[in-house]
Amino acid sequence: MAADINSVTIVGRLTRDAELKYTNSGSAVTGMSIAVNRTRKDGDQWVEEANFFDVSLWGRRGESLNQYLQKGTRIAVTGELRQDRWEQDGQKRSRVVIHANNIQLLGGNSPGQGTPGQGFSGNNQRPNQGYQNSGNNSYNNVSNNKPSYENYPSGNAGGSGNFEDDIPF
Amino acid sequence: MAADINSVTIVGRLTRDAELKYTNSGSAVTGMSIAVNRTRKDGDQWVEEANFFDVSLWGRRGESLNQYLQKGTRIAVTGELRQDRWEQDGQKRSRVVIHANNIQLLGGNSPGQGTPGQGFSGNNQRPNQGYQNSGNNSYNNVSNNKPSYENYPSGNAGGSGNFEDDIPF
Amino acid sequence: MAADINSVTIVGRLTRDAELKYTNSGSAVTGMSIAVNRTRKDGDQWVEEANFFDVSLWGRRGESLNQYLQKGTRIAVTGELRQDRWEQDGQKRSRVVIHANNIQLLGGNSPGQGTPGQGFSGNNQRPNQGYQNSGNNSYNNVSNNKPSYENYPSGNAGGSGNFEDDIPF
Amino acid sequence: MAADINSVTIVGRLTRDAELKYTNSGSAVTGMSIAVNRTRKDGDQWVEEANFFDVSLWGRRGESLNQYLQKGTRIAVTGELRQDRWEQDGQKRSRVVIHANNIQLLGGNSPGQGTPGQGFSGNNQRPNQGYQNSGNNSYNNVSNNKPSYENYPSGNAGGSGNFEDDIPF
DNA sequence: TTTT
DNA sequence: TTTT
Repeated sequence: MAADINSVTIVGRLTRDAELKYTNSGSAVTGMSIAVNRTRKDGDQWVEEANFFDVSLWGRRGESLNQYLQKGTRIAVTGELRQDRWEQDGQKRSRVVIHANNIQLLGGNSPGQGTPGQGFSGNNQRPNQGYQNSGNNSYNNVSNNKPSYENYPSGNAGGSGNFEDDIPF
Repeated sequence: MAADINSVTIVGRLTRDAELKYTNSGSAVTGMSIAVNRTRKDGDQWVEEANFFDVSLWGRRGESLNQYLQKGTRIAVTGELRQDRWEQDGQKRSRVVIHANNIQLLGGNSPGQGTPGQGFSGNNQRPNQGYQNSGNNSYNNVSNNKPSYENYPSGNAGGSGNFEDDIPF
Repeated sequence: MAADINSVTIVGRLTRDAELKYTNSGSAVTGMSIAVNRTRKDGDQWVEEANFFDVSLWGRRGESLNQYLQKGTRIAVTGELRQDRWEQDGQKRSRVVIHANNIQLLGGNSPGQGTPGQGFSGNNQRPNQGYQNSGNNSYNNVSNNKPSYENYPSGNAGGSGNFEDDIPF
Repeated sequence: MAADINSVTIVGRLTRDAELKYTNSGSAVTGMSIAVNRTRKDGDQWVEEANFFDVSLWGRRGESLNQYLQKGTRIAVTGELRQDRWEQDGQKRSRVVIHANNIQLLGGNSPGQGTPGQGFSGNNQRPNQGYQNSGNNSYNNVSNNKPSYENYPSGNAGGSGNFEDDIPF
């Protein structure tokens, strides 16, 4: 019956550059992998343990943030837990993904503490080879090629944008 | 560097009875599977979609709540995201688990809205056959047999309890 | 420097019926007061302590839910913390409010566990006298009278609705 | 009936240095004020708006973190909402406080991104005049003077510490 | 593998 | 000012 409460907030660092892709229907989806540290007692000593989670951010906000979402960047994420389901070799598979509603840049390699858009001109020179595509990518029909907008009448994929996606970072 | 913020809160219903087990070191761990519904637009119609997550609750609180955590019970869970890692046939595997700090009973098949311990005398007559043990159980060294406490000098597994676990429900 | 992460999730019961009002600009705002219980040790005994918070839900979702949001209803709320600021007798005053993004009905006096719209025909017979208007109401220009929509060209107040507000409950 | 779910997570910057005090019973309580920014559309322009909240952190963790919790420091806080109640001139008053379970240092003026305890030797030279004491301080029986521990047999105030408070930052 |  |  109806929508259940589902809320997640984590802080962590990206384990690699974010990947911006587009579904067949033209939606932008930015995929990330985040390392969230926790400390636990091992005997009488504190040890650090990393947990790795997948994050996806849909829509224009990911298009804007993508250039800052580089390996090592510290971010805070709020969103909800989702289960991604797909078939592989006739086998049903699933993974838990954090579906982000909002991402905040917190520094690290990112401009979170400086002035965004300043002094980062070199960031995207480094080609994004897309080698992260290997592995358990579960998005259907996702490509790295930005669609020409003419093909998407509704224009929501990368067009003039709606309220949420225009939030400055 | 140190512990990152990691906070999850969800509401949902148990897809089966909770399973209370004990690790070799005598810690109680209560495992659950929860269905969290969301609604999404499919064309111009609202459809409901269930997402399934694993929840684990450690310590005495699980021992107390276990009897109410039955299939269909609606609960609210707060905790943190964890990554469970283990090896299977020489393969590294992992799954995301919600490590619960607190669970609130919200009704459904549970006594959440009545008086706990009242009118539920028949609940545990039904033998817990433990058939849910099959499948991807990733706890190491976990058994269904409650250890005799004499074997566990520290006595934390089921003993007189510490602060957190004595919270009434 | 941009938007900070700000996320709240609570469960509690309404201390009185929700109040649906409209700002001068025609926005619907549903005000609630929620009691959130916690348990604490007093000596060797558990005692229950209630904490009271203000919740506001903007837009059409409040218009839909209003009829179910009655005194005693248990709800779960996700949203963000906000500071409401106003002047009273030349004095600056403020209060913390939970700005709800989503509210889930969880039962109690509400139809949360039944089928909404069924068997609750008598609920709204009881006139809503609006006596709760006294006290520290801090919304500016808020009235209990639903505006005639002709006056509000943008039509967002109660018109055809946008995505978020159409979510079923 | 029992404890309700109550969970808050925010990111923001301290508006002044944290204040570490001790209750009559010897408990350490660290008080903070945090500015949480949000962005909103004003016409067609994004404007930034700060919201200010009170945070309190009890126990040894506050004693450890206090030296880093300076004006301007960016932190992430998880905890629960609480209502602080007291009497002033025979008037009942209350305020909402975030009761922190955990605080993460995120940089800014703090050593959150460097090595704590390194290169910050000058930080506490600046005397903490305690002028922030004016205003709506609602803790009862709180003083700035660290008690001599001999007076507190249980030794929890600043003694050998329990599990939670020893977490490194 | 699934709840209402 | 308060809910169960």
